Amino acid sequence: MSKYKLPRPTEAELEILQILWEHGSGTVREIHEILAITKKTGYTTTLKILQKMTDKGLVKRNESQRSHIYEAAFQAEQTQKQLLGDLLKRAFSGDPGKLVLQALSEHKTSPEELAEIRKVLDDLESRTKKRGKK
Amino acid sequence: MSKYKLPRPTEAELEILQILWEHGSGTVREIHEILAITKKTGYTTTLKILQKMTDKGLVKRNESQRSHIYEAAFQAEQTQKQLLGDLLKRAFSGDPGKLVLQALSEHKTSPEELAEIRKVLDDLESRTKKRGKK
DNA sequence: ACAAAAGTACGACGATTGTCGTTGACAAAC
DNA sequence: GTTTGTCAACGACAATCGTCGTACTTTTGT
Repeated sequence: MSKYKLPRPTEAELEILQILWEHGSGTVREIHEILAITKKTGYTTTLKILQKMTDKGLVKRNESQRSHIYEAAFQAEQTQKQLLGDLLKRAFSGDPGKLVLQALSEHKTSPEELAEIRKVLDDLESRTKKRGKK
Repeated sequence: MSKYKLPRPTEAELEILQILWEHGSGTVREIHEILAITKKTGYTTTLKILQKMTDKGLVKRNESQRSHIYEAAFQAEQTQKQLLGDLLKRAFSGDPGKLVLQALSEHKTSPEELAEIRKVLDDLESRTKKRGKK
């Protein structure tokens, strides 16, 4: 019963999704006003994109009020995973190590996250090696 | 800096770039035949995209022969860095740790690369512990 | 009660993308 | 030396995207 293919959000759609992931849900007006902070765009443009996203199944719309309330249909992690896999395949020849190395060396990461990454790394290495470290 | 904007390759353009990165350079015919293995497409389509890429500055064209020879204008790493930064900003709220964690947990990475990642991690962590950034 | 504001729906538009077909120049084969 | 094949160039096409204006309906304010 799992859904078919989750659709690929476009640039503008992704901007809206990020707002929804952060704020939970909102009306077109609310979403638009957040969007308008960083991007000069008309209200109807935001509306139209939201409508398109509804058709595509990217967002869910509650029409019980006159001002419809939108929320993301997929969790951030799900979409991120999809897009990451996409980029991996399309630009990194499917080599995740290269991607990770570039991400780490090119973008500042907080110590907390570095520690967490190390934890995952420990887990992965102990699993594949089953021996002490070198 | 002489950093003009490097143009964003589209989907089809990126496929061609990957071929060029792997094979170094080639004529439209050669590129097309590799491309046609995984994607049914016409010769003139490949040609047209290559021409567009030349205009955009994504590839360089040697016209000394009748069959022009194309090569990538930018190294793979440069383009990857650009696209990775893009995805980071557009889908991960600019949080590289999240991206790395997802990449590691969702995609199998070779032990050699895991070791290399650990090296980078060691370097990053020791740096933040001893002296702050400059 | 009526006008203003807010909201959705719809259509149009220019730009971009990927797709081909056709044309004309040139080279190769016969 | 014709004919056949190869190649770059160009134009046309449908689809998609982001943009917005307009129309119509429902609230809200006075």
